[in-house]
Amino acid sequence: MSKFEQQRRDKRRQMQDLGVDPYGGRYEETESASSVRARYIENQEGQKARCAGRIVLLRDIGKLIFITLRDFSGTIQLGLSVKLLEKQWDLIKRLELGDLIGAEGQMGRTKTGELTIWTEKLTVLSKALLPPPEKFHGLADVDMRYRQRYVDLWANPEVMERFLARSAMLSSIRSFLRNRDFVEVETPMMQAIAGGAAARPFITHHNTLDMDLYLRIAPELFLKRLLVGGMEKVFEINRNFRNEGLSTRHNPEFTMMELYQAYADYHDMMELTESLVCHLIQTHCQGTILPFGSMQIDYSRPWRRVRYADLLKEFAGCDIDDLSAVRAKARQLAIPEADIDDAVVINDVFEATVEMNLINPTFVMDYPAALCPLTRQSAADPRYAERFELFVGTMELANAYTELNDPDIQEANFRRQLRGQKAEDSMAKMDEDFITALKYGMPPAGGLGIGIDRLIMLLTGVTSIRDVILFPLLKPVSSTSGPDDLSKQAQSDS
RNA sequence: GGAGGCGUAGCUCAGCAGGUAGAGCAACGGCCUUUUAAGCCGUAGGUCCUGGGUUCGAGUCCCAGCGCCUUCACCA
Repeated sequence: MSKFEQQRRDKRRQMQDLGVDPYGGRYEETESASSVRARYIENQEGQKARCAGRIVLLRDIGKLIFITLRDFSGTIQLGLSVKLLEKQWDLIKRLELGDLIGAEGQMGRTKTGELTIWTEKLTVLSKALLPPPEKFHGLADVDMRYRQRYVDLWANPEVMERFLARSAMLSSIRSFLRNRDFVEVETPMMQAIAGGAAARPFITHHNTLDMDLYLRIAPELFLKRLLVGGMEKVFEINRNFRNEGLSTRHNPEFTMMELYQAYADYHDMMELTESLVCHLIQTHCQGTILPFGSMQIDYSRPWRRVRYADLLKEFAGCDIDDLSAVRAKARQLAIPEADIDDAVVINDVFEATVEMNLINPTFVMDYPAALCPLTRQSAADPRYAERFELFVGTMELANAYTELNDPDIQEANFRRQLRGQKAEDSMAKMDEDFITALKYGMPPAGGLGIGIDRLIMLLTGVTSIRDVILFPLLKPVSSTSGPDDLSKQAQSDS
């Protein structure tokens, strides 16, 4: 135990010796700091206030102590004087940074104009045994900020603000969709077949059934079953899990919003996406040009809509139908192309040349059909699929299709994708029951997926996904506290 | 997995041509009834990430490992 903790434990002992419970109890009828500030009427005597929060600054001037109290809403200053608190003074002298307290008294201003609660009664609500981070710089160590987010949140107010913004944005997404008559549902996260996307899944095990299960990589196939079942507008906002590398744009578990709208197509999904994101910006952001890293992203409508093939022409300089030109470009970029499928080579070239240039919101339309096993082919030109991806700030933010609802084509696509691939790496999984569902008839539909974490990054202007996920995945500091040891413990217990 | 960077007091950070380990905040003792990162005087505080090596001597140089960051690879 650190000497700091020991000192604080001593202080707690001293509080208890004074007959004070260092962990308080119910402390209701309080008011938020911001509310106190808002309702204060200048120069009017007799206004009372009662607040609770954490001591984030403490200035002891002898017989007078100023405390800056932080609660969920902001901060408020307490003035503690011997004159008003003589009976509690021994206790008050033992207050420290980080302690949670409640205070009530008359409101007033100090000489310097700071609104202050001249405290008449003080209640200790929780004694902090560990010292807070440095008061001016806050908690700066990136590793500790993620590992001890509970400290980061109150030591760095902008972190709290960002996560509150995330929460508010999520609420807005839900109300936006509810206003368009979408129904929110929850589908399985533990699946026997991890389908609906191309990604390596996490594997887990059910003991009683003695079967392996996958954590889902996408909810797509279940949401489409709901279309078969008669839900015409459904959405789900929940976690997907992908067993892949970590980066500033990838966390192994991430939040995806997927929605499906019967009788619609990918053009409707474009309209919906643009409306939704612009609604969020209007509601939660300042202006329509938002900073993202070194970029300034202009969200003014309408957003650019451009065909995949046209972008390939624009940035790679080759015609999508001129495969020898595309392959030459690939070689020039040191992208492997020998014995690799045409569509894959085209897409590798696309990713290497186009995506980095897509800063302002851009709908990339009409992907090569071979890349899109779950998408309906274009009636006009079956080499292309009615699919778009939305890029913003060079990131893929959304992905949408006109959904494929022909069970025979769907089954053929699955089989083609499965051929020659390891099961866990395949682009598509054979899900017999999903095919069965389609045979009962799925309405034509538009489907859309939006990466919520990335959306929040863009709207809050942070370039690392870890800054919009409360508890991002990190390696454990000590190997003695991982799940391995817990399971060993459990085994030795039984 | 590759490359680069970082890891020093509770926190934020200095320290490098290898030569007794530093500051601010926090803490501890003292003074102070209007402070705003309060101020003043004093005190204490270290596995310099871990383990090896080179050296008379390593926070500093070398090797290995651990963790984090960035980037590349992987990745609809």
